[in-house]
Amino acid sequence: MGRFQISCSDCLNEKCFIRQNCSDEVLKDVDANKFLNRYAKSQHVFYEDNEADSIFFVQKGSVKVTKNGAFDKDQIVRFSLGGDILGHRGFSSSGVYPVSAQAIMDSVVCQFSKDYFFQLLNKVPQLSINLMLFYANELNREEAKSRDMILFNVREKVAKALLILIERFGLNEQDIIRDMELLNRQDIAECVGLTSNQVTKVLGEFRKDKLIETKGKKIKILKKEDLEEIVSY
Amino acid sequence: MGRFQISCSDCLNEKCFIRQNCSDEVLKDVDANKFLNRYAKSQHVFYEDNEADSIFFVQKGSVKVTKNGAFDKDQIVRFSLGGDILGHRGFSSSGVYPVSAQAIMDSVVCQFSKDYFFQLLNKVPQLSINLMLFYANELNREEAKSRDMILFNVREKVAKALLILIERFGLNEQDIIRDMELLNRQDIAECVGLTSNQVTKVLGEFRKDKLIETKGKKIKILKKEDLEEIVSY
DNA sequence: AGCTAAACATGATAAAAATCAATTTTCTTT
DNA sequence: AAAGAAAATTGATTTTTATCATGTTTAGCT
Repeated sequence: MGRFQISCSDCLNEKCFIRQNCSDEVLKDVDANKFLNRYAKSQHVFYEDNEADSIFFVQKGSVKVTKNGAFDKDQIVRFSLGGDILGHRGFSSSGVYPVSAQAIMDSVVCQFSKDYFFQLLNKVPQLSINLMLFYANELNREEAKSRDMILFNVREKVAKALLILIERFGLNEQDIIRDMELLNRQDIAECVGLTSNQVTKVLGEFRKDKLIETKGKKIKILKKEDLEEIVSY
Repeated sequence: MGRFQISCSDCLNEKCFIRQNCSDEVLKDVDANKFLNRYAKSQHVFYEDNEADSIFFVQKGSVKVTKNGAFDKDQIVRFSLGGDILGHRGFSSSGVYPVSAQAIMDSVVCQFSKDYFFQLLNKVPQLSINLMLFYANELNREEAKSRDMILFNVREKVAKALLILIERFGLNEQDIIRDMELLNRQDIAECVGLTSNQVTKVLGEFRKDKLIETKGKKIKILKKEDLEEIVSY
């Protein structure tokens, strides 16, 4: 999909990292150096192992970040939504993206070349510091995930996956996980390193225990507290 | 153990993050604001869930960074050796250390208050940027670990643990993992989320397959390549 | 609406991992 | 060097997880 432009001052994304840290003057410079891309559902923003030459900021939509595993065991690292940074894992010494990013709905994404972004970091020290703090949080989140993957059994992992989806996408007024039509059993499985088969089985248990109801791929959450209880330790 | 002082200009630690990014002039200011602590074997540098008010740099020795799991399932997050940053996970929004740090041999550690360290970051923009890049690498390392914990079976996890120890502590001239006397089966297990029992069993297999020899807690590596083969995918 | 393909569900079986108990070896202390 | 304590080893058993085959439902398409 093609490129178009919206200046930062007209941007509706309140959570944008750049806007929060840069003066109006700097934002004008940013405007001159950013690209605003549209991605249709299922299009890729970047691919794992390709040269990491850009950093992105999601303005609207939803992007699935995945990491190749062995065979068919891919992993979903996270879902990036409006306001989220994307591609920041590419700032490692390897120089390549360690993950792929794929739009799961029509999305709008700001793009900066790495070169320009480093100029910006040098120009706005507070941006570096806040980005560093952002990474610190990401690191903690990821270490908590490592711990969960070690400690949790299959049932606990599925409960965790549902809670991740709720946290990211929220519930609609019928307690149905929003945007669930974009996510199937395989996706749920890939959030927590399981197979779709295992997810189906545990969801069957949850259904029997009246924690959820399912209709096709739609999942209605009846007792979120019980899911939280399952993953608490 | 008590405090003493060595000025940065006399410090033998070539890999020090501060020294690499600061001018001699700034280092004088650093000298006036740092504390140099000694920790005896088994003493703690900080504890999980305590207020994170400092950041540390290991000058000499070896510090085990651990995270509480449920029951007796603690995890070893990493070993920090000379030149390594320590306590940087405390820069998250929670405000507490998400891990504990315990010296596994007599160690010397530089300490900075968070307040001063942020002054330093504002004074030396390049330090923020490089610290950010350091975090990016850490994040990738941790995501790779999440993946491994999901993909690996017990045998693969033990091979991975041995390779982690070799990578960190090296081999001596007899191919024995250096400083192994500090690490028992439980420690190996905690590197990769297993029990000491499981580690013992797999080490038994490795012994039978002539990949290693063991004598007490000492492990002699006979075929490192085969261990690497086991964890490759 | 009806057809087709994909996704989901369920049960059976095989494999792997977790748990427990008993024994041997190693380490520590005297 | 001997005794006691701690750690490591080994084997047996139970539980959990992975895999496969089959049937059903759902979603997309003409």
